[in-house]
Amino acid sequence: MSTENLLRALYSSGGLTPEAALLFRQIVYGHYRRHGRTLPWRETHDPYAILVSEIMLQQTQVDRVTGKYMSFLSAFPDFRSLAAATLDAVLSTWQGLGYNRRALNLKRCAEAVVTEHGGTLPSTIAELEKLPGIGHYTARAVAAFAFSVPSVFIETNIRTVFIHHFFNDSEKVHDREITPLVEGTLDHGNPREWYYALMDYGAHLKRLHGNPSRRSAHHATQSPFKGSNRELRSLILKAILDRPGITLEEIMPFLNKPQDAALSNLKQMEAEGFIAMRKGRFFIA
DNA sequence: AATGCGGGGGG
DNA sequence: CCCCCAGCATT
Repeated sequence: MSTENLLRALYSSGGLTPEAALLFRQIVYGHYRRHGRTLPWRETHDPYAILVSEIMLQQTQVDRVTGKYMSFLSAFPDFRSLAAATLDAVLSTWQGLGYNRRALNLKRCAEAVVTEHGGTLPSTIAELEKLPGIGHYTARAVAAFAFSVPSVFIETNIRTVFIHHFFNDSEKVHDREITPLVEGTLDHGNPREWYYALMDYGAHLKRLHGNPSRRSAHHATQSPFKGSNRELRSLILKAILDRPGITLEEIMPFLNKPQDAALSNLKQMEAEGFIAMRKGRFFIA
């Protein structure tokens, strides 16, 4: 019997016994020893650098972040430099990563860390979660990776691992069913390494079997990017980054949508804090 | 619970 | 073409 089937047999007959938990950890750590990834944000314990990586990795693949991570840290090496930087510089450096509001919120987060926490990132989940751009997952991940807190969290790779091993015949698996298993198998002695191993193993399983996360209750297919409002916003932002002080008429040739759509997005992006409009001209805020 | 939010690489 | 990605904020 394969190790995989042995684990399923143990779990289906007795639930998450100490034996099942031990076997599961051996499978995950076994893969990590042979195929664990070496990634730049795993070489540091600096909470700032780890936070930057976590924000960049939100809904963004590892391969794309590795190309941008170092240059961002070179430009903005700590909370104070990011807080003092212009939004223009931050958004320019962010280009290519997508979801620009992450950059906006990361800068606001740095400002809050400087003004409210003396330039030092708080280490508790509750304090982390209050900061802009840091949600349920990121607060717990940063706590584990930067402060070795044995927190309990789920993201797409972790979800993949637990669905594959413990919900192989189920559909619409909810995270609240997975959470107790994450907690029950967690390596409290080394949460940082444990979650690295879990994520690497999940990424591996996803290539092996066709994305088990599709059987999550939280899975949703998103609307196409081409022709979307997301695309329009990205083109507008690029135009203003490229030509500060540009007018609406000058922006239009870069877009493939009517002028009223452009204007309503400009107003929306102003309300969100991306841009400012003065005398018919648009600037980064 | 459902949407909107960027952008690129791989099948 | 379709797929997904170390999610968050808002409704």
